[in-house]
Amino acid sequence: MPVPNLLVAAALDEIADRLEIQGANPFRVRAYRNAARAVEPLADDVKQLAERGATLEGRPGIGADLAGKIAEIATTGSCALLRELRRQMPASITELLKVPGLGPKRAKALWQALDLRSPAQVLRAAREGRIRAVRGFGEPTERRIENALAARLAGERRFTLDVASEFAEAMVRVLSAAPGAERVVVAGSFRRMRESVGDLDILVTAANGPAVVEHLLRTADVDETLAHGPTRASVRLRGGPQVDLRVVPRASFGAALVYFTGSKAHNIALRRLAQARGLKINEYGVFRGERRIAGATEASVYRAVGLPVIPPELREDRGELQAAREHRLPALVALDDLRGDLHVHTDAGDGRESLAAMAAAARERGFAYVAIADPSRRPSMSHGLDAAGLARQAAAIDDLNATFDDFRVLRGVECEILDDGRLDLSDDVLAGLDLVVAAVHGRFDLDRARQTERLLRALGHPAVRVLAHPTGRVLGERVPCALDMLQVVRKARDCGTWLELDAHPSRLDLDDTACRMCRDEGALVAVDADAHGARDFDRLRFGIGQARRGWLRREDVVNTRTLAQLERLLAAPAPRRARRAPARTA
DNA sequence: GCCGTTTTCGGCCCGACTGTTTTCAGTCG
Repeated sequence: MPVPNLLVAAALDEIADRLEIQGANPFRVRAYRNAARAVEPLADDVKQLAERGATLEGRPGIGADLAGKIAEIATTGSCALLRELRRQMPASITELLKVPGLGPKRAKALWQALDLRSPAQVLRAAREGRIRAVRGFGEPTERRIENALAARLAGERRFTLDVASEFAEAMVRVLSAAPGAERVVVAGSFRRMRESVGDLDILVTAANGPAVVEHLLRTADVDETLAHGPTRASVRLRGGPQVDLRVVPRASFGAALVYFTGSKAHNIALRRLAQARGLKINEYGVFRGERRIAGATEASVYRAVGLPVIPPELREDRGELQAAREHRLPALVALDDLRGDLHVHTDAGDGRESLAAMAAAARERGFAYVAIADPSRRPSMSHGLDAAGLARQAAAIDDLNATFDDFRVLRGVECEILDDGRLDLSDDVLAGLDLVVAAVHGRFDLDRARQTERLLRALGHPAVRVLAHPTGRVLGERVPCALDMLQVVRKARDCGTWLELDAHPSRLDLDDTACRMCRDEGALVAVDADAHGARDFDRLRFGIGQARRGWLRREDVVNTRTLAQLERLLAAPAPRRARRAPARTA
């Protein structure tokens, strides 16, 4: 995603925050938020569009006014309205909105009554007992704000999908044992397979809601109860995420699952669609007047508004409702579609297990091939392979392949891309391999132009087939490098090089937006485990989750090909390795 | 601020929980 688009979206969100504090028409506020969400995922750089004189006017939710403001922000970094709003209220006041329990009204009250302008100031005031004196606040509220802030300033936690799934599975076990619990499903962003989750939303069907809520509150893993009522509860798990529980009767399961899976934006769009048909959707069902006409299953809810079920990974209000209406929802790639993995490590490099063990693990999974891609020997990589090491490994692979008739190990390498885009192995060494994976492991700090140039050059190398984890991001640790992803994707397509979606739950790189861009531009994606041990293949489900969020179909993912198809692709001249025709989804 | 198979004006998704209030606003998901 081009960085300027993110900056424009941030400015629009800031306008919305400040208008909200000001007490502006809530629908006007929403218009700015919707515009921010519309700008974020655009493949095209809004700044470049503006400089070409192109406008976003006419896109959903963007009229003449917003299109003009977006262009102004994209080219100048700000706009007159934002400058005026900043003049009217403190710079850091929008920070207060991030404090749980503080919305626009209370943030404004604290600012005007006590001149509090930052979370740190609010925390100090709460500890001094000054907040309870403000009209609209009381001692319990003050305590809640203090606790929330103390936790937040200590470091806000999001959880990668592997960690989240451990907590999720534990909670499903706990809640399944609750009295009267029938179905227990993890919904929310976890079900949508977002790259990280901040909390777990769990739906339970049961006739007796309070009994299930009580059961959760008594669970040993619960560290703190944030809220609870007869049908819902919010708790924080010891060392883990917040859990939001919702209990509904069996007949409402489908409607509740839609509601609780979200996203919020998807739900709003869906309810608006229902409204246009004279229907009302809530978590209990679909209603025409007083009469309930659907809600037991998700399918019944979508059917009521004339749509097929939309896969959870697509429910982000990024065009899925329109696609569903026009019967062009993609048939999304599934875990079972994978036929191999193109990025596997062994103990000859930095892996933990032998070549034979990794091949056996892949075969057990039903794979037809793996490509071994241990790192090349760069200065920082003590376990890397040089030309001699690769030759020894190639011989071992040949011997192993001789024992298979239904499986093949490809001779590969994870070759380092140097600062200037050259590779750190010679062309003749690379030419002797079946498949070269190229990757960056350092100098993530290059500016956007140089980083892009570096990757474009590597992509253009005739031996390179896969660009591994293209942005180098590590969730919660390292931001993605500055990159013109659109250029990278187009270059990959033109060279017949495949872009990797590394399924490591801390990487998930490419992300969903980049996957969507690959599909739209006609570049192929390789979903790889980057396995360093046999069990690491389990993480492919997270990679497939991202791929599905990026609207990828089986044909968009190269390692869904059979061994014979893959071998043909590897042997083909560059343009043939690309997908035939780009598929525009937007 | 956007938008139109009810509308160019008057709508804009919906409900649970909390706390402060004295009948409901604010916040959240």
